[in-house]
Amino acid sequence: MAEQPNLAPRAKRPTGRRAGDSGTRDAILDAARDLFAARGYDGASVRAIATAAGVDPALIRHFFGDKDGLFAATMADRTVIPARIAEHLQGDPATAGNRIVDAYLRMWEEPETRPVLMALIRSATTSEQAVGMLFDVLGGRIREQSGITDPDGERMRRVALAGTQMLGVAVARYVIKLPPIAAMTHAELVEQIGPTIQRYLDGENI
Amino acid sequence: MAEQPNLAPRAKRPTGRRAGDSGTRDAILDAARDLFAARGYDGASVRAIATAAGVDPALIRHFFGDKDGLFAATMADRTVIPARIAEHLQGDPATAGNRIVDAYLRMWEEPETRPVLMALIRSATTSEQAVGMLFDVLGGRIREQSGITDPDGERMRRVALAGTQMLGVAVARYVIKLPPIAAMTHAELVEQIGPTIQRYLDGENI
DNA sequence: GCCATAACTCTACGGGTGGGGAATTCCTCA
DNA sequence: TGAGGAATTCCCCACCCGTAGAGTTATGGC
Repeated sequence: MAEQPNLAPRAKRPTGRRAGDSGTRDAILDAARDLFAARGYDGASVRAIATAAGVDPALIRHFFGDKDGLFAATMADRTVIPARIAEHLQGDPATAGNRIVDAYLRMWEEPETRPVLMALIRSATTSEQAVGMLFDVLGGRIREQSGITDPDGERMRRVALAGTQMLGVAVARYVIKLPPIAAMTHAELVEQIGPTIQRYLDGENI
Repeated sequence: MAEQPNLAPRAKRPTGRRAGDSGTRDAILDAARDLFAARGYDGASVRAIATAAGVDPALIRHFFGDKDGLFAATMADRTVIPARIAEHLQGDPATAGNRIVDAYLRMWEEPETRPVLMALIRSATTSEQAVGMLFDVLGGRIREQSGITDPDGERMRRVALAGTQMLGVAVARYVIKLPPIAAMTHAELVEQIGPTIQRYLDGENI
C-alpha cells in the first residue's frame, strides 16, 4: 500500500546533535532509574536503558562514562531520601516510631522515590559494589542527619535495629510481595510496625 | 625438561563415561548451591557452575535439563529449612520469640543451610520467577507445619509480620553486612529481636 | 560568520550467555 | 559376549553484554 518497505530491517535515526533543548540526559536518567528498579544493577543493561530512553547506547557512555557512572548519577539525583527519614528521628521521641514508619511507607508509595529504593534493594542484595555505593551515599547522610556522633555507639545500634525491621517490611511488601503483608493497609502497617521501631529506639536494655 | 609442551593451549579432558561411581551429580549440586548463594540466580552462570564442579557445562543439561531445573534441584535438596523454624511455633508460646530467633540465626550460621538461604534471598529479590518457586516450596510448608488453617486469617498475618523482621535481620546481617548488625553477637540479637517476634505472635491488637 | 565543542549516531570488537548435536567411553543386564 | 543406555566430552549457534572509535550535525561564544 505505501511506498515504505514494511520489512525495513531497522529504522535509522538521524545522526548528529538535535535542535533545541532535547532533555535527553534526563530521559536517560529516568529510564535508568526504572530499569535499575525493575531488574537491579546487573539485570539492567546499558543497551536496554538506552533503548528505553530512545537513544543510542553510546550516548550513555558520552554522558556518564560507564555503567557505574550512570548508576551513581541515578542514585545521586535523589538523595533527599535519607533526610526525609532522619528528620523524624528528631521531633517528639515518644511518637517517633509511628511517624517514621508512616513517612517511610509513604516514600515507598510515591512514584518518584519508589524506583530508587527498589533499585537500591535489588542491587544491594546482588552486587557487592552496589552495597559499597549504598554505604557511601546513604550511610554518611543518615549518620549526620540523625545527629549520631559515635558510629559504634548505642544510638547507632538502635537505629540499625530499627533499620532491619523497615528493610524487612519493604522487601516483603514491595519486592517479594508476600501476600499477607502486601494486603495490609498503610494504616495497619504503621500500627503494627510503629511500636517495634519505637521499642528499638528507646526501649530499656540495648 | 619434560616431553609435554608447557604452552598447551588447553588440557583436554578425556571424553566418555568415567569408571566407577563418579559422584558428579552431587558435585554439580554443591557447586550450584554455592554459586547461586554468592551471585543469585541470574549472576551464577551455567558455565561457571560447571567449571566450579570440574565438569563440562553440557553435563548440567544432561542431568537437569536446563538452568531452571538445576536451581529447583538445588533448592529441593534441602527443604528441611521451614520445618526447623515452624516447629518452634509450637512449644511454649510464652518463650517462642527468643527460641525462634535463636533457631533462625543458627540456621544462618550453619555452612550447610546458609548458602541455600542466601541463594533464596539473592534470587528472590531479583527474579520474579524465583519468588514463585519460593512461595511454592516454602509457603506451603510453613503454613502446614505451623498449623495455620486460614491463609488470610489473623494467625497468618502475625506469622508474616514476624517474617518481615526475620527477613530484615538476615538481609542486614548476612547479605548487606550492615556494620552495627553484623557486629552484634548471636546472643545480643536474640535478646533484641526475640521480643519483637514475641509481640507479633501474641501481642494484643492485630 | 567561524570554530571549538557538545550532542548524537553507526559499526565493531572481544567476550560471556543458555542451549543443542554428535561423538566417545564405560556400565549393566540379558 | 553383545547390546543398549548412561555419563561425559567437544564444538557450534544465535544472542546479549559493556565499551570503544570515528563520523555527523547543531549550539554558543567570539
